[in-house]
Amino acid sequence: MPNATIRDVAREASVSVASVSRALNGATNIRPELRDHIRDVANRLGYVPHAGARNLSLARSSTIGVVVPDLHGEFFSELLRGMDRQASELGLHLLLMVMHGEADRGVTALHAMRGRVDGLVVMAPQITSDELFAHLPRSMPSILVNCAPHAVVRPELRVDNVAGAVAIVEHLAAGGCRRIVHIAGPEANIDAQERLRGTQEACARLGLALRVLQGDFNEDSGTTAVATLQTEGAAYDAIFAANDNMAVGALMALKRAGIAVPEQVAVAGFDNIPLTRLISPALTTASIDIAEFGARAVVRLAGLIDGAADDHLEWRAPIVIARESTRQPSNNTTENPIRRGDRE
Amino acid sequence: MPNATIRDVAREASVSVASVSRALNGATNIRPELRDHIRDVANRLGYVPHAGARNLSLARSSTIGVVVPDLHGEFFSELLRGMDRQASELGLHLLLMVMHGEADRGVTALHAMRGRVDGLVVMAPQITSDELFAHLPRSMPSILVNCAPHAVVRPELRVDNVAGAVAIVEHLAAGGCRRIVHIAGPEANIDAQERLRGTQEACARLGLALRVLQGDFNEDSGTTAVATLQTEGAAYDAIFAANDNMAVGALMALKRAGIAVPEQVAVAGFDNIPLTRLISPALTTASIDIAEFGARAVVRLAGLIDGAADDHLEWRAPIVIARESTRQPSNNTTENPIRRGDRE
DNA sequence: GCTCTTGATGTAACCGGTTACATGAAGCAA
DNA sequence: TTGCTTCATGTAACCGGTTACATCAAGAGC
Repeated sequence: MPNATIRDVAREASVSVASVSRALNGATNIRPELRDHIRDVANRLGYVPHAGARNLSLARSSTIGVVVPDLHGEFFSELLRGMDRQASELGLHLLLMVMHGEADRGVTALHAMRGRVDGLVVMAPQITSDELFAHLPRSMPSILVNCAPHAVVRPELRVDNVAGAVAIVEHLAAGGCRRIVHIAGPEANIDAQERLRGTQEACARLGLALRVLQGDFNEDSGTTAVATLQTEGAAYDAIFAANDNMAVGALMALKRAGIAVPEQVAVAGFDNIPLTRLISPALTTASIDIAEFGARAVVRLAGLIDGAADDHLEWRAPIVIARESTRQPSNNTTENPIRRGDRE
Repeated sequence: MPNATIRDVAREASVSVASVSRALNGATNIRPELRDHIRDVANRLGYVPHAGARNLSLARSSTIGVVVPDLHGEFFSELLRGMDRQASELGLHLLLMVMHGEADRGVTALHAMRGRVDGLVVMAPQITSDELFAHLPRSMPSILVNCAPHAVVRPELRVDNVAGAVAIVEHLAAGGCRRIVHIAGPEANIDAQERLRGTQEACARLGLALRVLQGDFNEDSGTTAVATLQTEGAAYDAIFAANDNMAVGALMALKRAGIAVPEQVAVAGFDNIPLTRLISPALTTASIDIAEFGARAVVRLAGLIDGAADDHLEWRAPIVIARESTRQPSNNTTENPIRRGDRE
């Protein structure tokens, strides 16, 4: 037996569909006793409105699409968590869409969102903005999160990786480090590029020696980097890995090599994955509040859907989360997050 | 300017809406040149079909709802990852819904899924099955994942904690352990109860001495348990904690007490949290393939949606992931996952 | 030439809601 | 009583697709 429709309820209650709709949606222009009667009938029939039909006639789905490149790891679960919390507060649902590498298939999949969601949070660092814009329906409100850089001004949210890297280097320098090794992330990755750039800028400005080793964001490349340094007999007093995974790999390798952290070599990562708190020594890292970041994206998107004028690029600067793996400076730098304003 | 509709395309191409629909959906009963012409016009107008309208007339949304109690931690991101992979393979979208503690609000939120999704994967260990069934529309295909136990037979998927605990105990026994200490999880927790039961069964069957200490799934309770054993001067050669957190606590406490792991005492946990690989000695643990678990739920749900008869409870038995914290038996038990058939 | 079949195309109903507008009854003033 | 307003309720159009069925032209068979 299929689900009851509004017409079934109307017939059963001997009223029109309009009255049923009014009764169930709390309209005021209906006689209270009729309203109650209709509600009783609806309950008795186990009537549950068909959201799809409702969305069609209201031209509003109360759903927002979340486009992410991946779901691996805690970053995305935190991001989703923040988005979900905010969305449910605003009465919105979340339609999840993972856009894997293949740009063509993924980009056309954006089309499938039309008529399914009211707007999109798009996190697509792996495709060029041209491809992205070409396939984002212009009438679809959307906010870009950590996407590839582009010329057009659009509603956008971005982690300020440069500022984060600068903050980490400053923290290392404040702890007395002078010869920094940076384990970079994949060359094609925007985040990795920006973190490298921030490191370079800060080292240059502070007069620190900098050595860059190539990594790939995986734990192994941190281990490999330390092995390289060991065989070379290189002199350094700090390792700043472009993400926590690599930092953990480096940390483990240093431990095995009998090098004291942070006494001989300080280690810092980036992202603040939960693991960083648990290992010993606990890892110093930099991070934004990921859940808040996600929530913010949802808030701005909700504004866009409601027609708000919002066309600006907003940066979130990470703060340094100082832990055991680095020497603490006398003045604690963790307290005042550096917030950059909009750049340009 | 709003998006073009199928009627706009029809007018512009001087054909009927039926022809447009046929052209764009690859029907065969249309003249190829007309089909191409319509496609050209559609492209020129930037026509993207309205999925909501399509769903309404097809009575099918190609979307499945995923109900989870939380999004914290790696378990859920892995689960989602597996579901997403499978769903996108089957051409399905994922609508995410987090059902927080408050049963009433969450349970009625299930109603909002009607007409929005074709079926549900429900993971709701925190609410009783009565509440759950009362609010699951009967016509809504759904598969329960690790839900509270209940009498009715339903499509269901469950981690076989009993089998996992048995496997761990067998692994410990194979490594020569004879006096097992089990640190149990919270008494009210289903998983904890089942793991305890498996431990008891296996120890009885294998003739091993078993001592059970109460824990609470937190790291501290592992530490406390070891402290208790120390002050008692108890004799034991293995600790099996009902989850990894407690195992890690126990491991650290043993280390501090100067007890060699695994030589004097073997340690095993449950869940395979990422940390277990990274600590030293790496922790032996038991776990299912979470992503595969999620994917399986989606496959079965897709079957249900297509009308397949599927009313059975399926168990996934964890496999032992043998690492440094236990003595390895001569024949490796990690290779053959023990798969239990349906119980009862 | 006429009928029958075949296949492309158009018309309009339908999916299940919402809501502008029509209707009609009740209340009130003159 | 008549006319006007107010307000609850009903009717039917609409959202944007799909598709059963009607229609019609072309080709086949006689």
